[in-house]
Amino acid sequence: MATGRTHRPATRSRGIPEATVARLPLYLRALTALSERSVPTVSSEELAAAAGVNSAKLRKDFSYLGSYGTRGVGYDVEYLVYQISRELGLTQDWPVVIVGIGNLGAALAGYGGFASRGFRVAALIDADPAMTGKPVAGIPVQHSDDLEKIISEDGVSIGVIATPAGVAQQVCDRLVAAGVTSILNFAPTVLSVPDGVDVRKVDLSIELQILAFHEQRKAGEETSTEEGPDTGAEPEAATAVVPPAPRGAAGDTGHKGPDGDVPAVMPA
Amino acid sequence: MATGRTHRPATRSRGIPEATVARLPLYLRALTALSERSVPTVSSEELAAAAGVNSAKLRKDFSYLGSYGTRGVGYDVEYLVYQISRELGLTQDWPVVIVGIGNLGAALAGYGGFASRGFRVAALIDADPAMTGKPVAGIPVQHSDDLEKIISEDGVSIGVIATPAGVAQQVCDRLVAAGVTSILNFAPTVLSVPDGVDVRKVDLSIELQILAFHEQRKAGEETSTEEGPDTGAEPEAATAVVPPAPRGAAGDTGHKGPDGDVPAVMPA
DNA sequence: TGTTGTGAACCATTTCACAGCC
DNA sequence: GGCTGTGAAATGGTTCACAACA
Repeated sequence: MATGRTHRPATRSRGIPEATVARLPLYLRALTALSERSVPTVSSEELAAAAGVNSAKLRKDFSYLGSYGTRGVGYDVEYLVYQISRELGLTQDWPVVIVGIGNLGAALAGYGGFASRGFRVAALIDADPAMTGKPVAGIPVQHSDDLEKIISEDGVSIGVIATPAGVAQQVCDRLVAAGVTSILNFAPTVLSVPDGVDVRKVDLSIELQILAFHEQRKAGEETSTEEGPDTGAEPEAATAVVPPAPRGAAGDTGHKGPDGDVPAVMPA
Repeated sequence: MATGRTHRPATRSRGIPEATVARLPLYLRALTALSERSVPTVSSEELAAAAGVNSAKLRKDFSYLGSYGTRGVGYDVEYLVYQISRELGLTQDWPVVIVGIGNLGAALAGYGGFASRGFRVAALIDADPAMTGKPVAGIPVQHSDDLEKIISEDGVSIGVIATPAGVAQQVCDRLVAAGVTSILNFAPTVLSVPDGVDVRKVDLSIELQILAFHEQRKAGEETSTEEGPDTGAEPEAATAVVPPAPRGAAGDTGHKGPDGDVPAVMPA
């Protein structure tokens, strides 16, 4: 084992587990709701219910942040909101750019949940000249020629890609070259980025496929292995057989964007 | 909690791990791309690279499905496409309804990745009478009064919720009552559903918050605990102190939908 | 008394490393 | 020789259960 390569050093110093980080926004949302109702304190049990997790997990999660509760009482809502916000880095302003202003990009531009959490849409970028200057969600679309300038001038470090899959990698490369170090990718494609750049991926059709898997299981629940019982099919059969019908060989995948009709962003 | 509750019985019979199920769509996409390029076989190494995972994981994943490869050669692309599609339940038609046709709902309605994988948008539903009959992505919007009828007539078992958070639970209840057993939720709220109903959640702002967390870590990388070193703040300080500035107490959370301006779906 | 914070046990997932087979 | 399939080890995450404490 070459040992040296530690994909990421587990978030330096007092490292918070990835799974915990992923739940902090959930807690934050529940806490903000309590805060608006002027609830002063909350127990791990109540807060866990509101966030949809179990209370032992919540307490363990909070224990990574510090000892912010009071035994016998619970947690101070306002104080926790602040601590979690700070831990997530939401006490500062994060300018983001959205590239690819099709249906999805437009929906993202107008999404209220961004602004309210310290994310500021610094620019909307699209390759279609016809879009340039047109306001979407109150923000004028800029042409992708100016991508580099926009990023460096505004100090943008987070980029959202909502282009068709075919151009997503090129857009990604340009974003990274211009200084972006975190990318939220809606295009159904695997992006490769240099070390030190984070990519998170949201794929709408993957979620549906996972649901379909479970749905199928439910359907076959009573009737046991109702229809496809070729479980232990012999290995030789497997290699020799030609699939009955590859199903939708002329499908999409890899060529269509996340949006059917979104205009493409052309690389420089 | 009366002990007995086994959230879900780990997918009956020869159970495929959840983590594996979540990756099958990834493999499927990569394989479909290869299939379109008429590549006949692929090694675990190549396919893993295309899907963005490591090859040991991929082989382990496939081993849960069966022995579909050939040692010394690799996997037959067409055959694997078929097997994974079947496992995911994509060889059958899944009618879905989308409730809440704001920006996001419209984007989802037009999303190419659904139709190409066996998902058929059976209906678009919105509570705004002004929307009724208006075609979105070629499909006329129907009024939410007819929700129950649409679901039962079309045999819909998968519902997508893209309404504001405030009405998501009510919409969810109606969907479930009408027979939907899988829900993809875009509203930033925790849905409660009876046993036997699956919910998956996509939250756009959560992903950004996770990125912000890592981004913040990067920024403070050189300068050690640059700015917020109150790690071991005394417990008494914690309970006594009032947070310096709760930041955005007048924010959103819980009241705004996933779309800034999406019309609300009113429950019947 | 009621609730947090946390070791310890448990479980799921990933990775290693190599036998088995083409 | 090359690549799959898989036990076994390692890692990471969750849950239990209870001591500490306001």
